[in-house]
Amino acid sequence: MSTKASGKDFYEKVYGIVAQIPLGRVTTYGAIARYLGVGGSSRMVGYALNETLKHNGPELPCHRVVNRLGHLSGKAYFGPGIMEMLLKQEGIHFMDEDTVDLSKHYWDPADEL
DNA sequence: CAAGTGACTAGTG
DNA sequence: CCACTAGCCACTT
Repeated sequence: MSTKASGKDFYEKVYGIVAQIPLGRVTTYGAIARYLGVGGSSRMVGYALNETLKHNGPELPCHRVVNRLGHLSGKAYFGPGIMEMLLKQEGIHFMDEDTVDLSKHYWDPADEL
């Protein structure tokens, strides 16, 4: 058993959680970071998603990850209107053009366990 | 190796 | 919710 986690391991954990987000649900960067034990590293979560998005493409449902206000922070990285389209197809309710209703669709990684 | 950057968050006003 | 400040950590230059 390794006593310390390498930086690359952090990315793998993020992928594992994002891949388990139920359809029609969304979560936040902070929730993922906190679940990994690094609440302050919420920035690294978005960084990891950008890497997998460029490397593996839309293989992971990274469009289900938004910021704490439900705002589509990464919509620009998917393409013009792509992120909103994907979420709407999954039944996500939008409060604004770029904002989802977290009170209805918020999901926490710890909720699965 | 220091400084800059970023798909964030919490606190304050 | 907006504006600003501080903390956070991996990656780039």
